Amino acid sequence: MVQNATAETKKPGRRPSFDRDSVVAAATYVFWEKGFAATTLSDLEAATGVDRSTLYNSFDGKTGIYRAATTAYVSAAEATLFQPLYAGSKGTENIVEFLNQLEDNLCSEDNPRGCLIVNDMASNADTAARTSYLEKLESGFQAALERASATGEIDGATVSRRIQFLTAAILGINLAHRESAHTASAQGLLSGVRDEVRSWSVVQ
Amino acid sequence: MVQNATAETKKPGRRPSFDRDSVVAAATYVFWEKGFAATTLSDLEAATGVDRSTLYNSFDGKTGIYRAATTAYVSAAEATLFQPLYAGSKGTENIVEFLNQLEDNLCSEDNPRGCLIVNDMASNADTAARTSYLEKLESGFQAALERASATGEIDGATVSRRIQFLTAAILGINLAHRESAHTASAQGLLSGVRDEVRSWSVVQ
DNA sequence: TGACTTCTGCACCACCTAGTGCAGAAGGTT
DNA sequence: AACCTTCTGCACTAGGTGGTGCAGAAGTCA
Repeated sequence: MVQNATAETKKPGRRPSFDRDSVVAAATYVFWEKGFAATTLSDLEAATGVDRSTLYNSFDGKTGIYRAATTAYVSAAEATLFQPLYAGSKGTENIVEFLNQLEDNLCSEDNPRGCLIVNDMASNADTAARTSYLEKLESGFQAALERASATGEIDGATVSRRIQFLTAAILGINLAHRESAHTASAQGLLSGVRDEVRSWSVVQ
Repeated sequence: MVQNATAETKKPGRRPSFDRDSVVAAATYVFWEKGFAATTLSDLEAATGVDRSTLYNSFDGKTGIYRAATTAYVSAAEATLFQPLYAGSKGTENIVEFLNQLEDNLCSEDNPRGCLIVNDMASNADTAARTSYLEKLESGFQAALERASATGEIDGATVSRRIQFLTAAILGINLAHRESAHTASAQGLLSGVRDEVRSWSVVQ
């Protein structure tokens, strides 16, 4: 028998004393707040309650934990934040919905400033996560705008340039929200973008 | 006589052996490329050819050099990049001009990725420079868009939201350009924004 | 029970960091 | 010249960094 029941096989040896998901979640928060470079192994120990040695064995050093954090983060964003763009049936309305959700996220209590991925874009920690995030964002806007174009809500010739515009703006908004002194500024930027998107709809 | 001729007074003691401006320029480049946190005193020594001790006496440690770099950078941007926005006489045309200049800057040889200020926005190195940069950017767009509104080129009701949209987009473009794998992406975003701005003009 | 495997947590390391102390070089002033 | 001031460059430090080694705890399996 080559393969056993995958999830049921009990490995010998001592059981891990921590829940992997909660450790990743705790680590995510630290990275989110401080950035990859400024986060130390001691920070991660303190946040997760797990020894650096264990951390090192379970993941692959600091970068391994970071990778685990970003991949979980991106798939979570895909499942919730980007949802209206992909799974919605409307055009600009879904984009506005997305923007509203982004605002909720940014201003929520348990959310450090900005977006984990965007925050670390200026550094060089995890290129893979960033590109996949960018791609998902762009193609989400593309989907929504093409729906809008198909129903005649907007001019089809504007689709491609508006994908670019929206993508750039979202990055900028997340970045601006990092700026702790300007909490209001992200909201200002967001409402400006929202109004602009609404104005794109030729049918009122 | 309380005050001597300010610039002419020769101080006693040994003359500094370095040119302050070139040292700041060299340091700027390093910060630009590596970010504040990742830049070490040894990096700065190597780039400037000046000993850490001298560096420390002349500026105020690593943060002092960084401050010198960012302030010089911002005033340079004001004098050149932002010029069309402030000193121009047209509306959307000046914005397009600004965007063209930004593209030239971003793609120039002697320019590390992105914008020094935007690159470090996600970290917490020099808040003052960032806010002043943001303000200058916003009020520049305001000036240009109000000119456009005054001449009837665009609807005055769109001015404020478009200031926000443009500001967010510029931040995002700079950030995206940091992404070395996506050199083309910044250009794509830029051309999308440019097309959108052009479309704002109701007089063709 | 005992053999075997995995996980834990302490102590530790080599390295790198920003920042200093100080002796002497290099200039001005009289 | 002698005296004073400023700048330089070496050597150094105290502290923090990511990462390891290892003895023993905590499990499975027969």
